[in-house]
Amino acid sequence: MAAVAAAGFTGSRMPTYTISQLARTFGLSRSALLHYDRIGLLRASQRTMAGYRIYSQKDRDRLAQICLYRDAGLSLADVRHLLAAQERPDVKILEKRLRAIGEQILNLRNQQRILTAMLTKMASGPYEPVIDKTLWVKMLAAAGMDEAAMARWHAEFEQLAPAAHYALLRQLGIPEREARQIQAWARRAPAPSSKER
Amino acid sequence: MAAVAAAGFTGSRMPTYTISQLARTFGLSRSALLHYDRIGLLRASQRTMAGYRIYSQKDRDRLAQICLYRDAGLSLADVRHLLAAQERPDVKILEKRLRAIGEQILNLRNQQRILTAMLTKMASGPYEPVIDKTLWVKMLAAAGMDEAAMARWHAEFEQLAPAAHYALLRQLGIPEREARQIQAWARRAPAPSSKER
DNA sequence: TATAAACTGTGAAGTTGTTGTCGGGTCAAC
DNA sequence: GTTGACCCGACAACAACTTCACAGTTTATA
Repeated sequence: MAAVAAAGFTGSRMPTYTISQLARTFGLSRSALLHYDRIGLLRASQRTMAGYRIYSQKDRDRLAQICLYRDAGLSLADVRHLLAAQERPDVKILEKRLRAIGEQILNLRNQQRILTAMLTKMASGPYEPVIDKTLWVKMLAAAGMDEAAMARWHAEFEQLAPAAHYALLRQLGIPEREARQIQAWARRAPAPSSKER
Repeated sequence: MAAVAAAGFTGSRMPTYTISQLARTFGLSRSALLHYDRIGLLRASQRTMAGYRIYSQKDRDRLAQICLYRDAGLSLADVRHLLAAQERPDVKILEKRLRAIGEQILNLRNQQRILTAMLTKMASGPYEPVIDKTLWVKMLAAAGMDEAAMARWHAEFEQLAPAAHYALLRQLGIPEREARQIQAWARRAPAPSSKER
């Protein structure tokens, strides 16, 4: 009774899959599928005599759906609900998730601000210059700040505390001349309206 | 031996705090502080004879630091390291966090896309119009989409599939005339350069 | 002064979505 | 008959808490 599980064929019937095959094709781990089975989200529709799971084409499709919803960041509980009420999938769940994402992004943006403030303070602090220009720019870029965001940041900083801004620029190893240029450019830059988000 | 804990006074000495007082002032739960105590991140420097925790001013300051770092989204392990090496706080940790935030935001944006795609499909699907214009806009707004983002979205959709775009607009209850206007405007709108993020 | 309400303590277990490890069974090939 | 590649179920671990159960302490009220 081996042929069933191994190659995925039962004569000319629909293909079947072992647990690890399915895991690989969806970029999941075997344990994840075991977990889905345990919580009843996705059970293999058959077993071999030895107890090996056999996933059918239908199971595969279901898993595809699950992955789709998971990629949207939905919890397994929500995924279960969505799959349960197939006819008219619950808009409210998706909406709720969308709202949550918005909140999370705002939250992360705030964290970015806190961190850049910390790093700014450290860079212009009494310590040895731990940070130089390239590192600084790389960090902010890695944080997802684009040109515009950096410009806004410079403008905001310049408006709030020009002296500290200058000090920071010098700390980053930028020569006097260039630092003054940046300051001037920041003063002319797009006003950092306080309601921007 | 009650006076110590209760009002937070020992004669004219520094103020002290009970666990719940401290929790309230920092917007944490009592259990969180218990947790911090257990893992040794913040232990009360004294106890009453009955075993009640007494937090000193110093403890309070430490907690303030902890909260600051936590607000930046750092893990308790990282917070511990930062507090341990007080003199020259580790820039690398902050940098790493900043990078992680960037990644997370990108990820969430992707999830937004997936969800809006799903909702779009549902709104223009074979079901009854589950969503109308106001709800739609409210949802996207709640997701943190501003005017610009919505414009980009319309432009992208229009470029990709004008017919489907039109269908969706109609589904949302927008009259023919207005729908065509929106389409025209979307075609003129800022090109959705694929490298935008 | 008695008593109830509000607070405190400890320890254990639960939460979420996995990953990893264990010992042991199964299968195909050589 | 023995490798090596699979599979099984069960359990431990992660983060940062929360919740629970149960017992002792303090404070306010009657």
